[in-house]
Amino acid sequence: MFGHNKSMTALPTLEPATGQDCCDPAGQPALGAEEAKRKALVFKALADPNRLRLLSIVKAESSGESCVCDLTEPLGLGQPTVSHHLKILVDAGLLHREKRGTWAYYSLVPGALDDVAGILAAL
Amino acid sequence: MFGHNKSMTALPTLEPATGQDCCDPAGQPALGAEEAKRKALVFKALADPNRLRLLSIVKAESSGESCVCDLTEPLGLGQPTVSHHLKILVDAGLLHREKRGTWAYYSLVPGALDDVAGILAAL
DNA sequence: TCCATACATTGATGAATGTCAATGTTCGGG
DNA sequence: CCCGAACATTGACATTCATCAATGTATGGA
Repeated sequence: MFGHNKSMTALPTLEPATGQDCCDPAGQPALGAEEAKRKALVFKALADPNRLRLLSIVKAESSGESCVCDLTEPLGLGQPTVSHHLKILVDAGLLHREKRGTWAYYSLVPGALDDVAGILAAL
Repeated sequence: MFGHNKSMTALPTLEPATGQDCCDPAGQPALGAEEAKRKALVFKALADPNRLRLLSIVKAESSGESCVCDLTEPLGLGQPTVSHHLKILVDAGLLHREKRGTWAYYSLVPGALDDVAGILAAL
């Protein structure tokens, strides 16, 4: 089906980042390289036990949000490590960060996990 | 070094571990450590662009299955690398491998991606 | 103004991961 | 019985990652 696909050159760091980058809109001829790399970022964020637990804890909180000080103890990790994991989850679009006073409150981005499920369904 | 759990022997058999680690029966008290590690294995398998493309190609194939020789070219990877990725996807329970003659045919495990979506919904 | 709190950032280090070249294994054909 | 094709496995290497200790930053109170 695929005629030729050889020269996977180096990184074209210039990326439009607006709209799709690879697939012709006809059918779904499998993921393109750039598209796959982008979608893999979300799964990379989910591919760590402690980050899964962070999402789970934040989701289970009745207030819908948690601060870092409430997250270090249940994970048994240091505060810098928890901040690092939280940043990865925020960058992946899964968590939202809001600073109030000296505290930073993290909450689930509404629909973000559903979007990930949508990626799986549209593979 | 902290007390890190070393007894990692099981593949992602999506089965409620009989250990004491999981959930206390109160309600939704967040993921336990062992449970999170097990679920993270599936996302680790998905956390690579080339593996996402492999799943996508296999799924898009009209016959429902692909052999390795048809997968190396569209990815621009060597045959050992593709075999390595396929093994990870099989071990994660996402792909099924069937050997016929000298060829190895890979196909999506029915419902496997839906199960991953279920993990997300049940976080 | 000064200090303690809550969190982020940096630097370092050991472990895990992705890739390829080389080699091993299994199968079918002559 | 040997040879080539298809695939898996091994070993090596560079990159990425998870973690912690130390330090930086901002906020609020005394």
